Amino acid sequence: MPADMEEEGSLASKAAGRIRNMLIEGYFGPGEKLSEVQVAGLLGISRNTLREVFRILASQGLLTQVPNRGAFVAAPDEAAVIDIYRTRRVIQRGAVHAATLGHPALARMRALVVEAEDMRRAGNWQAVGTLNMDFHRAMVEFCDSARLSACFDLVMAELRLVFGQLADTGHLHEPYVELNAALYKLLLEGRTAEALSLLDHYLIQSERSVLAALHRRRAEPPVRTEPGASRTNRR
Amino acid sequence: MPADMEEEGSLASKAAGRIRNMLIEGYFGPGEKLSEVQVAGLLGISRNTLREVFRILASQGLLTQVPNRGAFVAAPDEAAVIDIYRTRRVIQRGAVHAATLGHPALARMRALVVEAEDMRRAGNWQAVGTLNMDFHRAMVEFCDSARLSACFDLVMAELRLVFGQLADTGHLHEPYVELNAALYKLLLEGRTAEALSLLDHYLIQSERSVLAALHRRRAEPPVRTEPGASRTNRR
DNA sequence: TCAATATAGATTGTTGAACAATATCTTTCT
DNA sequence: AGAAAGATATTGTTCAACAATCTATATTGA
Repeated sequence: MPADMEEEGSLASKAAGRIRNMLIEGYFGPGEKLSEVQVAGLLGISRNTLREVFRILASQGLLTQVPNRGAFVAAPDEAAVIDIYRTRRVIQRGAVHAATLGHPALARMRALVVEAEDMRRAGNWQAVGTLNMDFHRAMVEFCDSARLSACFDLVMAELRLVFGQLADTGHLHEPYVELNAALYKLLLEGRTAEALSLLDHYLIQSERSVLAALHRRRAEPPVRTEPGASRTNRR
Repeated sequence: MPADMEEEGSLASKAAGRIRNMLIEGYFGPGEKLSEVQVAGLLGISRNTLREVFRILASQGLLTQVPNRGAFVAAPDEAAVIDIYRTRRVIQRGAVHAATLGHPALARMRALVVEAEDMRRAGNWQAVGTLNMDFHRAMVEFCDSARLSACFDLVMAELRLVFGQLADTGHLHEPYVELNAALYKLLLEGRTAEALSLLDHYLIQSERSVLAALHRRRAEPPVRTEPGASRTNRR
């Protein structure tokens, strides 16, 4: 559990990274408004610099900017999740089709499967979730396209945002360790059709559980203005 | 040919739109450095606001930001074009698979085909190019995913950037009017397999011609520093 | 002459303060 | 209570300044 954090790049880049982590970890509530002065103070950067950061995060879909109203934490709803999984289906089916035996992504996937199994044994669900994401990210690399991978990363970041906003981020990924292992094996053996079928199975099941968890969340938050919550205090 | 330009949103958004157009129209050279003070003066906005704009355009892939060196016009090379077409293949194949008869995208495609034929007759290649893009963009809407469409838009914007940087932006799209028409007809008739095959044909041919044109460009520019050209003067 | 180095100049990175425009909250009036 | 009016806070944008970094020029040494 190294908290790493490599010091590099402009202050804005670093700040963007920090906020991104906070978002993913659910530090802010879904739809919460991010006040410029508050967050600037929190990160110890100027308001101008923070605005650049907001622009970055907004174009990554993690923040929603409303003119004259400010920046709000993205609050993916049911429709968003469905949209995300539609995107995943297209991209990952493409990945399965592009899969070849010699591709380095295969080795990566294998390593990730093994590690995920370890983490599951250790009960480290946090890590299992991350490894699951990495597994699928590695899979997309079969396509050998930086842009497609970037697009996938974007969508997955949004999905992580959803996870961060859920209460029981725990064993949400647990069932997929085996599925991933099976998927890997099928790809290794070049059984494309079966891999496709299993992928579909995975996506459907995963989508369902996320939607269900989302519904469970919907019940909690009591008051909220419109695109975002108003609750100001937080520390 | 209305030059439209709707006045809306923040100054930064408008400015981003303006620069984006300039980039696509080839106003700036590939790899050219965009000086903050210069461009800020050109657009009549402050340097701080411009920085936000740069961050937006950079995350859209139209600009490349190098720390402490500034922002440069993206200069997609051969590898980038190949990457772009790989992305297109995955997404657009997905679109063909998702195509259904009742989908509104079909009507859009039909309208665009007709209009493109008109423009071709009129010799308006500029419009033919735009309509060709729109046709394929409409096609992606079969997937019914805003995120996937956004991803596609990003890639297509980069492709337009390449076109803008080419000398003979003319009849580059001319051959595809008929291809698109045929593709539309196949989709209309629900002949998925054939549509897929034709799509592949289109993508291969288009990719080839773009790469060829890129090579032709490569011959011209004489000097250049590293990630971008250095030629400062421009008006 | 050529290359390494020092020096001066320009550009980016970042900040703080200021003000207009807009939104949000509070009070008042009917 | 609901609407209108005013007060307050927040965003949008600019400006001026300065540190950090890069770039080009001049200088020096072999």
